Parts: sequence; structure tokens; C-alpha cells
Amino acid sequence: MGRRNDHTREELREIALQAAEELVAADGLDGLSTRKVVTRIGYTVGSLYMVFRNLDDLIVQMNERTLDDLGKQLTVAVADQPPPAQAIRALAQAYIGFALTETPRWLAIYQHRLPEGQTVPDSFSEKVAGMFALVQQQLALLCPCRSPDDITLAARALWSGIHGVCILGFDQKLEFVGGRSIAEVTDSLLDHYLAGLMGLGYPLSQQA
Amino acid sequence: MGRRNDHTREELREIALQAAEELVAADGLDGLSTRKVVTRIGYTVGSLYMVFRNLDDLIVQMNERTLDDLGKQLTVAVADQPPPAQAIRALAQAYIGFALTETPRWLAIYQHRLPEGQTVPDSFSEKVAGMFALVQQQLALLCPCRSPDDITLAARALWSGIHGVCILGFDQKLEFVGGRSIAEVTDSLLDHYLAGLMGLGYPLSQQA
DNA sequence: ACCTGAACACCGTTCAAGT
DNA sequence: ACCTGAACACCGTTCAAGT
Repeated sequence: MGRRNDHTREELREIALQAAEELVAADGLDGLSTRKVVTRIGYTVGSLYMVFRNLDDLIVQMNERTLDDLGKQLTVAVADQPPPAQAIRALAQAYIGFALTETPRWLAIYQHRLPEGQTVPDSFSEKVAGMFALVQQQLALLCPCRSPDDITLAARALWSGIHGVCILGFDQKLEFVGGRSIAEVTDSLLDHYLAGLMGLGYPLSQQA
Repeated sequence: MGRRNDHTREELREIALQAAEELVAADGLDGLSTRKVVTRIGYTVGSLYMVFRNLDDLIVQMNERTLDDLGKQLTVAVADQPPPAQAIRALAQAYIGFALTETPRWLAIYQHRLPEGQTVPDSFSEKVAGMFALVQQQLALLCPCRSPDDITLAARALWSGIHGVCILGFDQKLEFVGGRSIAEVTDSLLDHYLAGLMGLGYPLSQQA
């Protein structure tokens, strides 16, 4: 018993997160357990708690890695600096593409809920903010005359909307209207929202 | 032991679902368990399986009741037949209102995932379809010249978008940009999307 | 027919004990 | 210092046994 030192602390963290990702990819977040993780890496339950505070901590760290991967995809989508309207479309497509290819890991980001009162670490929020900044940046290029406040609001509305299409699209429960692909619905949202944002001086509520 | 007959099958179902709703309202879907439900209603574990196939079945039935409540709220929101643009806004506000006041039960609808391969019963899908029809109907009134296909697509895009704003708004993880309320972001989405839908003959992608 | 409670196979987390 | 494995308090589900 005890003191094997097969792996450094950091190595242990790495293989545990890898195992967790594989388990989630195979069976979804609900299929993840501490005992499955340690069995997969050849350790016993207790040792997990040397590296992670608890299962929630492990999941948050796993989700941070998923955010990193997602962020990379978004970054390459706008790497060749297309015009802003196309860039926004490319960002949306990259988001959908990631959700499509990495569905369980992507879902885990939103499925996991910390116990009441606990919040996600700053590093997590920063990654989310970084991705969000990509959208905001393109929107600012698209609408140079709008105030920063307007841009922030619009970016949030647009990105939340795209996320909504994705999340409902993947929820077979909500597969209410057949036929339409996630990409089609997203295009509708993008087309009309951006047209409205740029085309009219005043929002609907101030007309009539 | 055995044969108490304190309650009929239907009564047992009712008090079990009620207990489940109270548990979810208090501690969220993760705080729900078969054993807590039966303890709360004064029965033992086994008896739950006389009325529900398993815990997933109980949750689905509980979520159907939540959909009923939500549907009622949406219906009253358009009961006095306001003009379509206002009706759509009222539907969105009713949705947000329900999410705000019944957060854990509302969240449970989306949080719960059936095991791989299983699907939700038809009665569930029908309720979702019914709510969705409310939006579609108003959108059809707003844009009489659009094809039914266009309307379906637009309704889906718009409603998914509003849902996205809600779901990210309630996720403190994603509270990336401070200051903006869910209602504000929804208004931005509605204003610009509807303006774009009605104001321009061609979507952005077909311009320039 | 209804209901119990023991049984089984799982959980997350802790911690004394071993090297 | 690292790691084990038993222990504890939970799970969901089944089913023989009782009335």
C-alpha cells in the first residue's frame, strides 16, 4: 500500500481529466463517477481527492478544458479576418460545429450545476468572457456608430440566441418542428437579427 | 405489512408528484430522489414503482405538469388578443416570468435527460408543440405575406433565441457581461429580429 | 392487490493505516 | 508524502414475503 509515485501530481490530474472526458464522451455527464475515473486510471477512490477537492471540482476543471478547445475553434474561425458579417456567421458555425462533434462534452458545460452558493472559479469566467469578446469585437466592426453599451447588449442577445438554437436543437424533447436543421435556424436568427440591427434606426418598440 | 389502501393509485401518483415538485423547488432536480419522495409521503421505496416505471418516468411526468403551468401562463399572456408584435413580446415576458418565479422546476425541464435511446412520451411533445404554436400563430399574423415554412422557421429561431437568453441568464457561470437584465437582452433580440424579419425583403446572406 | 423491507449494485467522501 | 481500502451515508431498483 501507499506511496507508488507512478505519476506526479500533475500527471495524475492529467490522466484523471482525460479519463473523465472519455467517460463523458461515451455516456454523458450522468455516466461520470469518481469510481469509474479511478478504475480507468488504475488508482483507488481516495487518491482522486489528493488532486481534486471533490467531483464538482473535477467536472469544473474538465469543463474548462472543453472551453479551451471551443475557444480554439472559434479563434481559427475568424483567423483569416473575414468581413464582420461573415466573421459572425463563421463564429456561429464554429460553435454549432463544436456542439455537433463534441456533443456530450459541450453539453456537460451547461448540464453541470454547482451546489447552491458556490461559484465557478475566475479562470472559468475569463475563458467564457474571452470567447464572448470575439463576437463583441466583430459586432463592433459591423456597427461602428453604435455605442459600446449597445454592442455589448447586441452581442449578448445574439450569442444567447445562437446558443438557444443549439441547445434546443440537441434536445430531442424539443424537436417540435421537424425538418429544420440547426444551421438553418441559426441562419434565420442571424440574418434577421443583423438586418434589424443595421437596417433600422429605431427598435420596433419606439415605432408606431 | 402490505395493503393499506390509504390512497388510490391516482392519489398516490398525485401526492408523489407534489412531493417531487416541492423537493425540486427547494433543492433543484439534483436534490430529488425516490427515497426522499416516499419519505415525504409516508410510504416506502417499493411503492413508488407501483405508480411510476422508475425515477425518470416520475421526472418526465413532473415536467409535463410544469409544461402545463407554463402553457397556462403563456395563454393568459395573449388572452386579450393584443396586436401581434405586442403579443410576441407578451409571450416572451410570460416565459421569462415563469422562469424567474419557478426557476428550479423550469430548469428541470431542460436539465433532465433520458437514457440513450429513450424518448419522451407523445403527450410531452404535444404540450411543447402547443406552446410553440402560440408563437407561430402571432408571427403569422405579423407577417401575412410570408410562407408557412418561413413562419415556422422564424418562430423556431425566435423562440429558441428567447430561451437561450433565459437559460444563459440563469446560469451564473455565463454571467459574463454584468448589468444587463434578462428582459433587456430579450428586448434587444425581439426588437432587432422582428425589425429584420419585416423590414428587409432579402436576408443579409443574399445581399452584396 | 397493495405495500413492506431486505437485498443488490451502485454512488461521493473521509480517514486511519500502511509504505 | 503518497496511496490504499474500509467505512459511512447515501443512491435506484427489484422482489419475496406479508396482509
